[in-house]
Amino acid sequence: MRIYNSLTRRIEEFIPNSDKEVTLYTCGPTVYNYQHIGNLRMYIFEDVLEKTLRYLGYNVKRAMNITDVGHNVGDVDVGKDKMFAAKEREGKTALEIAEYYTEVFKKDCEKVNIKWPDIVKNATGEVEKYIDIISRLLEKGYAYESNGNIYFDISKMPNYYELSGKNQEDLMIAKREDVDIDENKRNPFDFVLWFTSSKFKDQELQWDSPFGKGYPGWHLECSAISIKYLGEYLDIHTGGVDHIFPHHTNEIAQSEAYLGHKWCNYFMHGEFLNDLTGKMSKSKGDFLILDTLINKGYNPLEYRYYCLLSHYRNQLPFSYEMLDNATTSYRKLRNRVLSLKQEGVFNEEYFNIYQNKFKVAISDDLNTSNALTIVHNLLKDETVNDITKIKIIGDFDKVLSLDLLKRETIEEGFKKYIQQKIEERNEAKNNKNYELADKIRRELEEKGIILKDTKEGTIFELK
RNA sequence: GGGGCUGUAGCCAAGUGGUAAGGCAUGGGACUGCAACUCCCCUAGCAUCGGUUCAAAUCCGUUCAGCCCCUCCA
Repeated sequence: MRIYNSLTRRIEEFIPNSDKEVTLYTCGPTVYNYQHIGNLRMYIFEDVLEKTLRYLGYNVKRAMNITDVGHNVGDVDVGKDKMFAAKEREGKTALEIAEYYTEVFKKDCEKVNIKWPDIVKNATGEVEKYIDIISRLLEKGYAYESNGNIYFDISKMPNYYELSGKNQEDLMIAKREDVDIDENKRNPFDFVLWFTSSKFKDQELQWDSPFGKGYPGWHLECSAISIKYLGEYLDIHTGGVDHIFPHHTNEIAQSEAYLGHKWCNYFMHGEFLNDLTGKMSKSKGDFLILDTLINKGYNPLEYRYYCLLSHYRNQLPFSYEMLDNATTSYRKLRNRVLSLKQEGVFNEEYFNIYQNKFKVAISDDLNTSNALTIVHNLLKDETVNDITKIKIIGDFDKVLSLDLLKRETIEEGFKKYIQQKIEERNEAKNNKNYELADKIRRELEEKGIILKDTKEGTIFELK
């Protein structure tokens, strides 16, 4: 398995810490709103990663956080807690809102065949661990108190900028005008581990701690959950490219300062789904969710296919024109697969040849585009019989999860009805009563049944 | 202003030194009562300029364009 490692900015051979188990950590959703389809693209990439590792024979233990706490509203710091804004919007408590959107997220995952990680933890449930980490960082001198808050002292971490590819001087020149300056810090890039005094006065969730009543700096959640549930040595950490700095940079600093050794060997970052104005973002207020696509008549797996068509490290534009392309392509592919007959003798040699091709593609930094090409090529390959093709595609679908072999079942009574209608139509056709024949075809189509006139007679399919 | 990433046919997209995969759309053809489905055939020289090389979409540099990040969103 070769993967692009953001730490070294190179494609590297993946070598796990232990040959027994690969530990994988995913930055989870902030559940103050729906996940948009761009968020979902990230989770699809991570799902493919987990399934690929399993496909290649690794045992995978994967954890993810659910950020069920307040943050600032939007990419622009407008000084209002995100949960609080959502609460105002819907008249619920922060935790009720979080619970609601967590459920929605879970269902979205099911719809696009994303396997729910083994370990999923709420950020608010792990405060004890955050306090433990902060206490040790204070003891070791990596953290300091200033005006009521506890800060991480980045000057103690010589490799602080490793992941970001930045350096302090560059950041110093930074000129963003929409950011407040925190005068309490020793170094402008120190970050907060615990707040007792915050510019957000109406923070709903607060906890008692040795440092005073307050709440954690939420970079801690990923470090804490990962270390607590996956151990001190993490193999792969994933997230979006926007996490690189400062979120993952800070995670590394606090985790390694806490542990006293190297923490995670591989960081993988997924690129964005862009709309016409750029990154699709919740804070813009106007974003697409999966249910919108479903309501427009798209199958969620058509969106998964759309994502697999491109590489996770490339920005992917979204438009309905492109989605229609992907949809047609997916439907054709599925049709072709479903028309394969359970005939012939399974040929293990071809199975191995194709499985190997697939492994080469998918283990090359998750080249899903090439993996799909192999499926297309397989279908065109006349030397491979149907039964073998079915077996091979079933094998590939462990990673692709496109339900390529799944047949929609039709109720027996309905089947009889359709069969009867087909006979009526055939009779009409024989009598050259095409008007009636077309009418029957149209009526069935309205019920979701597509008729196909083949050489062997008329067959039907679900739309 | 700084750092990072990207730019391949009408639309996506693979390919990272040896002469442009694949999909969708379009056009042509087979099939059909007409369609749909299915099948067959056809379509690019890789943003720009310059350099390295026997050889570049692939390496180096320039310009242009787009996107991401830059001290309490994770």
